[in-house]
Amino acid sequence: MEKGEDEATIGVKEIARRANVSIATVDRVIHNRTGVAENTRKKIQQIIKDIDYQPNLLASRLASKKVYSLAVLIPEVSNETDYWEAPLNGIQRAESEIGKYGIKTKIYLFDLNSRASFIQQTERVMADKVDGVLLAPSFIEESTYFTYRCKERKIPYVFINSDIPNQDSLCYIGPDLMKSGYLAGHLMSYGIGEQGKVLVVNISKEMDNHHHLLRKEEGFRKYFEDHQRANEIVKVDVRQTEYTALEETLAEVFSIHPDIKAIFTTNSRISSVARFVEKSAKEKLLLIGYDFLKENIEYLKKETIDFLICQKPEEQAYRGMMTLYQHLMLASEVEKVHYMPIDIITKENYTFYSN
Amino acid sequence: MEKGEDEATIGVKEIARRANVSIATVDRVIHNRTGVAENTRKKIQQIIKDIDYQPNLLASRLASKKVYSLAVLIPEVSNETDYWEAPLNGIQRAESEIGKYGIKTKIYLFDLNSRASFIQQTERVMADKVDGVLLAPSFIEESTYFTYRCKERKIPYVFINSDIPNQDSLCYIGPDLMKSGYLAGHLMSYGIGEQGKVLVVNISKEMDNHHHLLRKEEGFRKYFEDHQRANEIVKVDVRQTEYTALEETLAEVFSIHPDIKAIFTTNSRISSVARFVEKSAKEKLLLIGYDFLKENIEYLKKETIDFLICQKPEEQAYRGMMTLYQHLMLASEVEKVHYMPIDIITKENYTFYSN
DNA sequence: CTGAAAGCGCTTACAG
DNA sequence: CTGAAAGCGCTTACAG
Repeated sequence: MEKGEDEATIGVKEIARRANVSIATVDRVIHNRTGVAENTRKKIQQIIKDIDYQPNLLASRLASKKVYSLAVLIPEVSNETDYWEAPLNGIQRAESEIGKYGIKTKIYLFDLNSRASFIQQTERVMADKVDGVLLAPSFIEESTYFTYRCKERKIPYVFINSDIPNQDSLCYIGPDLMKSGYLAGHLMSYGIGEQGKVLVVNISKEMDNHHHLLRKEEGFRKYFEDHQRANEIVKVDVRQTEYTALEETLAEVFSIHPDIKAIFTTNSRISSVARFVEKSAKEKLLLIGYDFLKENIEYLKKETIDFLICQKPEEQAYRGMMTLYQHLMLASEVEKVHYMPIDIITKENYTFYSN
Repeated sequence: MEKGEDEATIGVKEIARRANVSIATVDRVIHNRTGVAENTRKKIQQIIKDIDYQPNLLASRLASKKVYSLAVLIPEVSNETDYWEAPLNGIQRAESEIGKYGIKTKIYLFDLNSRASFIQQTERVMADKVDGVLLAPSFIEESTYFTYRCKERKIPYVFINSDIPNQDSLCYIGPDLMKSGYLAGHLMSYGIGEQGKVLVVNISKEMDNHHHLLRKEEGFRKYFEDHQRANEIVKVDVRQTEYTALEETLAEVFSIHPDIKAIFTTNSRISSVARFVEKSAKEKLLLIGYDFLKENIEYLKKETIDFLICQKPEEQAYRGMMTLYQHLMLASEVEKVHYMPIDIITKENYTFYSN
């Protein structure tokens, strides 16, 4: 209730009047610009404090010629996966909505298979002096270092696709990786008995001990533990990501474990696994993987792939951009973590899916 | 990528120039106001269409004297529960942030125990011609009718606390009631064996067949089904909500079912149940209920209540207001459903909780 | 170190 | 039916 103070919204003009200066001087103080006598500054600061002045951000944005530039640091669409096309679309959608309010976007693409390219792009971002960053922190250490430098410069950054917790990001928008893997485990449990072995496949040239794919694996395993399933879980990290190398690796795994009944592939490369399965498997295997990509859908249609898990990649990026915008422009509060829904795509429902 | 058209943001001025009229006339057309020659109107409309004119909403809001008034339709704080204090705080927080951008808030409180009071307040809202509504649709039919009338008048409305799906609300912000009950079931399963009976208590004067508390009960039961628990579930709807009546009812239930081991109360009235239990129970019962209220916390401290489930009531209301604001002012997109986290409060962690 | 003035892209009386 | 002008609350050169 309590409202009181309805004194006709106090603004720079009123502050100027009270301080006996011009609004230009008030503006200088508000923005901590130089060229104001210490006394004047103090007096104005006191008034600002007294009346608890809150600038009108709409007016501020409208009058300002300042353009905020946002850097987007995500993987490029590769011939291995065009997953990253969707986030790119989301970014463009955001751009077209907020472009006219003084937000410019600059996109920095790196090669998911090359740590070096990531580092290189972070250097470009730093050099370009941007006002906010949207990034997929695919390489944990490098991202940590990069965001550390952003923090120093007070540049806000938003993580999408995978999170690095406690990194002081403005927020994270993307899947709950653990839950997502857990769900995969759950789905898999329906299709296999207590006996069959299951295979977990992580495909990435840059696999390491804290890769985000491992969080999905962890969730997946947790399901089996929580439900005391007896199934043996075989796992393989594939670092040679070309199809022929992958085929060779999988063939070897299957020669050792011919009784594998189901495969969980922790990213969008499930189509390559499906290709192998079609070619080599004697019996129907249960396949679960990620992402609404054309080639994945093809295998889904043919029932080689049973389930695809998808987490609105376009929306992640769109939301990320809008969050940065609102933070910069409206100084509005931001929720630290925004988990995307975990969508399950099957042969029956894929036509209705929207990213 | 494609951007092209960087033609220095076209605005009313440029439209006026092209149409050979003044910007006032352009403004009239943009807002479908009367008093423009049909020819002029057509010409301007064509130009607007051609250049795909998007008004600068910041400028629009700044220049406009128009004040948007938002109605808030929620239960009053009663002597039965002060749960609704928290949402009220959230509303005030929102108000203080957006008040200066031309948003005025008017609060309409109804009595949770009186359908009539709800109807009465909806009539007042309709009479007051507001521009947006935040409401807790406690009475389903009446809310449905009310929102139907809002829809007719193109007044956006946001549900909080409980949802009525497919009602064309701008969005819902609140708990996933089913999941919340399901979680309660899960928590309860830890504390009781396969034998004991469990009691579900719904306390509301206005209990009916589609009351939202029933969705929590449903989720709760579902947990027991999904996990094939043998426990018998006894249930009681308490419509006489004063403590003495409640005590009587519970005493009767316990005389019939002396082997009840645990109680799930589907709303904040758990403290009354706890009071009864302290007074009458011979052995320790497991109690689970809702909401971070002073009296509930007291029983939590004494371990009479084992778990409280809480879903950020202040945040729900704050978010709801901000969503209406952004929708009205920035025409920004809104996600249809925003589920709040399901927070579990125990004796150990309650001091750290924030609504 | 300080101020007067123009301007951001709209809306709103007011006058004709 | 139409337009000139002031103003929303800021920011930004520019002049002194």
